[in-house]
Amino acid sequence: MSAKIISIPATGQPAVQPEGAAAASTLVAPSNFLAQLDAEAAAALLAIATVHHYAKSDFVFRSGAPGNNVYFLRSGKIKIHQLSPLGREVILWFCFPGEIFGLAEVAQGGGRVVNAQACEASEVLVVAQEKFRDFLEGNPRLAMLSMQVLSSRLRVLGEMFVNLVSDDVSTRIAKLILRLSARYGTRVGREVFLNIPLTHQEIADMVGTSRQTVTSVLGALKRQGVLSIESRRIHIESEELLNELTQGG
Amino acid sequence: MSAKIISIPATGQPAVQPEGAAAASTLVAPSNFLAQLDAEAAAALLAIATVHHYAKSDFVFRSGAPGNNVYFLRSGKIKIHQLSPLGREVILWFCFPGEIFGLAEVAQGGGRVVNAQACEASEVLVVAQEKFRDFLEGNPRLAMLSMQVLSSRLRVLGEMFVNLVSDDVSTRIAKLILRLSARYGTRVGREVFLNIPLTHQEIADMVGTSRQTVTSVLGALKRQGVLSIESRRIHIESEELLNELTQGG
DNA sequence: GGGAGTCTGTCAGCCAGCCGACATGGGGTG
DNA sequence: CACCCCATGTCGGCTGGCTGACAGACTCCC
Repeated sequence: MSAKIISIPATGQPAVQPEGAAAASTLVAPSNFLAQLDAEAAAALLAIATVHHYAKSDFVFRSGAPGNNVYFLRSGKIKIHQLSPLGREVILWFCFPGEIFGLAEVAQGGGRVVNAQACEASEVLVVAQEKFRDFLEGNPRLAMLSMQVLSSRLRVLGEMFVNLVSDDVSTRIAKLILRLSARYGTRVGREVFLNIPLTHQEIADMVGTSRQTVTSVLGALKRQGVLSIESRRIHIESEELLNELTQGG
Repeated sequence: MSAKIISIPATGQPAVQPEGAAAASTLVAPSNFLAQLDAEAAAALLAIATVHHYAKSDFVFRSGAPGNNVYFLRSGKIKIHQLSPLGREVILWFCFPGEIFGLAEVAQGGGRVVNAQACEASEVLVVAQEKFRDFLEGNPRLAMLSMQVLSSRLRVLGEMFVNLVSDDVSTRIAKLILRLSARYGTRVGREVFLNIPLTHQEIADMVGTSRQTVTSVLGALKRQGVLSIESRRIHIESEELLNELTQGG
């Protein structure tokens, strides 16, 4: 867009991003389910789980399947997506190690509505619905944790929805990158490395746009020195600039 | 939990809508929280609640507020919405009698991100966060129910998101009407009455369009004999036709 | 019952972003 | 090492739907 080059604070790093920072702290917390378990609970969970391995692009479950299990990702990366009637793949979120997935449909009944597909070789704990339910009844604290997970996801999805309605494509892409980096990025000084290989098509599918538009928006961001991309991994060079693009519209 | 009101008509209605019907049955189930309580639990809940009344367009809570309470709607209608940076109001859902709201932010901590505003005079049960938490710990079955509510909402929101990404405006509007009528409509023969007054602006805010576009799409639907509108209440005359518009594009 | 404010309906102009098409790059595999 | 396939980059034409503007209709409240 018409490049908004607003002033960047000269002083070191005066915490310019109240919103981003707040979002990060609240959103990161409950995402890692496994990490919140004490040794005893972890052992109990392991006792009722079986371990499965999936190769790249295997499906853990598909839309329409009955949905009798809850899953915990030990390693790898799982893509949760839905296929629109027109064949468009819409990515709702990525699941990273420690996170639980497949929870919503189990709690709610009625079969899967989304697909869970491994993006790379992944190791998964599988727990039968009823066993998980019993497990939670014996661990009210973990029931609360599960609710937190669901709530957190609800919040993120709500945010995505609002973005989609009210922002133009470049803003949506900027916000997506910020959201991902808040949750999964590695901060090195003032820069952030996002160690998740993403194709333009995948970004388009998360943000609701076409592949070509993503290409051109990312091109513009590179030219402005906001970020660079190496072997599909985004490297944010100026989070401040990116943040500004998010706001100014 | 599926033994609901599924058994619709007597004869006519050759179950043309496998998808729609399935969606309805799964989505309606857990929405009415209060109705799922037995007498004892209801009494226990009442004991820890206080009753508040809100006039039309009062806010029950606003985005940014701390979020220390959970709410149950006894009568009236509450609009849950979020204000986009550009001042656009995005409606996430409407809360109807019996439903719980304000749950996600409490479970998750970190303050409200949405606004809850009364659409008409409403009576609300207010329960403090900690009390509700204790209540759930003593009632694991209700903790499960809360998870179901969250899951259901997650599912609906995901569906809305996918629609938004992949459908054009008229399809989105058609789906919105079907979704609302599956949940809140009254079926009379082959027709459905949706007893919720909605302005074009509100529909636009739910579906992510402009008011004018809603006007023209609804106009087209009326002309096609799909529906009629009387004092802001939608009356579906041919659900089949509406369903078709949903699919073909 | 009347006035004010809100909601509906309609139209013209404009533009962001979609689509199709094609050229290039690059990395994994036989 | 060469091939092939998938991903990236770029372009021009086309259009759905947004914007703004205004005229009637409704409804709610005083």
